[in-house]
Amino acid sequence: MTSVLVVDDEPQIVRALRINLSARGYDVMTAYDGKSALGVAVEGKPDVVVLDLGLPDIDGVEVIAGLRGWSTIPIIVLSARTDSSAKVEALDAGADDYVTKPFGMDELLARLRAAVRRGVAREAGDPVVETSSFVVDLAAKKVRRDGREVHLTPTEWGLVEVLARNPGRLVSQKQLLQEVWGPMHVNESQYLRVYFAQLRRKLEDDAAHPRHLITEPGMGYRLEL
Amino acid sequence: MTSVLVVDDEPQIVRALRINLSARGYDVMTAYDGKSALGVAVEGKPDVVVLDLGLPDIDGVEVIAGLRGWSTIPIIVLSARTDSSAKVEALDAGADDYVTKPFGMDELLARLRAAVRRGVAREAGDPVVETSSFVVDLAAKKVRRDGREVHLTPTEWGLVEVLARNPGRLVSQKQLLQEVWGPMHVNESQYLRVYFAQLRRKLEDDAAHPRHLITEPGMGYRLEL
DNA sequence: CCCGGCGTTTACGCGTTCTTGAGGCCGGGG
DNA sequence: CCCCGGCCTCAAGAACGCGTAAACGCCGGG
Repeated sequence: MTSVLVVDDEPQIVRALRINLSARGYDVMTAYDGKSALGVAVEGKPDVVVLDLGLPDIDGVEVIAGLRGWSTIPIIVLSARTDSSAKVEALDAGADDYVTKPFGMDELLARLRAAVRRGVAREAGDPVVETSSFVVDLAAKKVRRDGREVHLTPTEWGLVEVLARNPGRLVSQKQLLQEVWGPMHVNESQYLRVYFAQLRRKLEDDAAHPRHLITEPGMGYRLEL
Repeated sequence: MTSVLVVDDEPQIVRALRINLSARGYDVMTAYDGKSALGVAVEGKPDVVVLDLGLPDIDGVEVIAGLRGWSTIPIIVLSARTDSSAKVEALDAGADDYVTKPFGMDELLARLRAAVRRGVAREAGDPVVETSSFVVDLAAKKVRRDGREVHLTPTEWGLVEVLARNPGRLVSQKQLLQEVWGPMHVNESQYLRVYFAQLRRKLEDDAAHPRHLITEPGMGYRLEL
């Protein structure tokens, strides 16, 4: 069954969508603000997200960015703003479609079908990267090795996540430091050595001769599959 | 370059789109009716199609069906009809987006970017430069020879990268030194000799008679494909 | 309050890479 | 013919970057 995550702070909108979508055989999840939306998305892995931009806590564009960090789930934006700058902003942030309120239910459903169709055409599979030694589940933020879950600290996970989003590709030290520690620490390459040593102990079969967490001296690191 | 097929029977719309798209670096193809649109699409394999529904010969929905018969190219529909039944029909026929005329150019361009983004995400291949002896993967920063990966030092990679970004073209010594060693060393042409010798040992079949890393005496070097 | 997990920081040994200089080769011009 | 500039090769010391271990301070939970 196709699952839809509806994110809106107006209860009547959520209710209307829930009724219509359920009636058509969709599995409906809901959230009323950006934070919980991101949480629900991670938990429930919806096939498509309907997102209102006017949320109480986070800016809608942030929510889009948060989702796009780990998934390519189609996102249909709902908004009362009709000006093109809002549309451009949302679409360029990674949204797939933009519908202005008030909207026709028929049209929204058609756009939903179009989005889902594309989504399955892309032929999903969860965002999972696997090597011969361990498996990285980007959505669940978990790493498994021999079926057993390996506990990673937040910093360790940050590194693995960046690498797993660029499987096989070289990631520069600067990029790793920037994305994990922030722009203030792009020169603390020592952090990388310390943390890669830890990660290798946790994830590699032979930490002294890593096969997947590869150092490219002077350039960066690479997750070899 | 991204290519766009614009299909519309109103010349002024086609002209306006051609101007705007060309200015933004798109490669623009055009057609004024459904039949030729299908022909051009088969010939030119555009990355995205902008399709007006009110064509003189075939119904727009037929055109969508004709395209969907053999491809999943993103289709953005343009139409003066604002009623939801038209939108539903087009979207269910396989269109990816539906924009009503008159439309804002900014918005159309944003929707175009969104459509193209999805399209390329589906296929995605790294930019690769290959010679008969070795393959340079710019994104992954890898060089392979006979399928086996060749390890390059940062300086060696810097040289290969500059050359690979200018395949077949002559790159002056000054430019190489500038990009790899920085503006302070533009006269150290000895560096180039040392490093090209190393690169030839690593990449050429016969380092003494290079076929790809070519010296142009007094001028610079060239990556011969 | 104590303890453990986590992030940060310092120190040191080691292998690799960069730089530098010397010498030989080759072709064009005097 | 010889000279000379540009190029290739080789080798050795210096400089650099990496891995590892260990210690410190912070914080939250038991």
